[in-house]
Amino acid sequence: MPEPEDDLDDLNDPDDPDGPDRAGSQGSAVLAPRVVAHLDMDAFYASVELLRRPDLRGRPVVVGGRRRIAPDADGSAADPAETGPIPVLRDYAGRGVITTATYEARALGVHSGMGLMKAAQLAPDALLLPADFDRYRLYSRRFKDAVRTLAPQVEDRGIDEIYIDFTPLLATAADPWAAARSLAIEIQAAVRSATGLSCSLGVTPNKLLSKIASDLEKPGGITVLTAEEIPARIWPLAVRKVNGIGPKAGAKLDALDIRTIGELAAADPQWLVEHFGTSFGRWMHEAAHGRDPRPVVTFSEPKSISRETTFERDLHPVRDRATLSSLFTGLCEKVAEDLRRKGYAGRTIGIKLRYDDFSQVTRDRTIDAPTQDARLIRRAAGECLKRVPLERRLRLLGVRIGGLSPAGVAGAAAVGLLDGAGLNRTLFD
DNA sequence: TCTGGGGTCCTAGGACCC
DNA sequence: TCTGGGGTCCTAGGACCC
Repeated sequence: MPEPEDDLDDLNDPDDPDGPDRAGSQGSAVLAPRVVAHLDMDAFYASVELLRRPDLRGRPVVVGGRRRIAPDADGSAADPAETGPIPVLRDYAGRGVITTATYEARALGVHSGMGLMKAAQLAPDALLLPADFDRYRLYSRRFKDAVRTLAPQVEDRGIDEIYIDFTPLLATAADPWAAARSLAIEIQAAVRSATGLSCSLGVTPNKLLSKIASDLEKPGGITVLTAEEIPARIWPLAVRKVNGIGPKAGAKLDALDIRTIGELAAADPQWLVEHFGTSFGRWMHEAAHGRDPRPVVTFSEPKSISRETTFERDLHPVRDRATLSSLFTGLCEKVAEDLRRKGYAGRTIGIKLRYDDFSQVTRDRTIDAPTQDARLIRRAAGECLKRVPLERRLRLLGVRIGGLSPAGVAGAAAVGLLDGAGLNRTLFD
């Protein structure tokens, strides 16, 4: 008996209870298509910074690194705030990556994720601003609120992007795609008016295509795409443009002589399954044909909460034991704070270590009952630490909690304050 | 002087239970 | 003292995303 994989062919409308009706019993009524938008803020962090430093507009600017800036020649620390002189990349010393680069900086070859030291070689005169996440979160709320006033079905995808389900708003439109474009223009104007920032939108039948489309005319673009345009607009693009095909899968496809989404679409699905496994192979085939059934999800519970830190220099488990110990406790306390603030408790406590050679290990342990208590987290994390090799120097230490469940106010009140005292004892020994 | 921090999802083996 | 199989939980690692 053949696999029922043909199910997937008309799956653009899966979990939507309205789907079958729209496709079926409406007689001669014109079907409203599913229309999903992806909105992506343009160079978000850098653009927020430029709001208070408009004098820097037009210059290459990057955001990233730690708040510590190399001292000036006279020994005083450079102050990046408000009106002071802005440090340039060549003066930066230390660990860190670029989180956002303005389009002027990107033109010099630097991009987000690049190490600052490498970026300094490419663009020594680019201006470097430290990240101010509180401020980005504020602007994130503002732009999302502005969108919701026009289109309430919004899925959060991080601080600077969202999906928006346009479908319910287009039910009565004579020309849904024209109406969708108008809505996108309205949303773009509302975001600018609320924040002073520009964004780009992709508007297509599903999330996968919209994510690709929003990137096609950045910055400030609106790209509307129907299924008929997939061969002309999507297939020429590199496979890495598909959200979910990362560095590893991209390299493997390249080795198999598949570079574009069109080449992926033309590949035999069974052959893809043989090379990439059933699940991923089938998914890639569907994705290359522009099919994506995922609904826009307006709320989801968090699954885990974590804190981690990369040290300014690699630390030795024995020689730097005291430093590591207090950092470790501090991470546990922050995780506990985050849990309380967000109203969750968790059962699975884990640690993450990155060694100086960049290799990484994790350990976790599930306890009997969910907790928000820093001391219990610290104890479980300490047990995890005992199961990990501690010969090499460490670069990073992290603490995570999963298996989350909502914790009421009562739960939060039951959590005592930390005295910090008994916490440091059993670490790293 | 390479390579941040916060997440999600998937896979796979073993334990344990029915 | 032989032969399964399904289901769920736990743990470790890895790919990927913003």
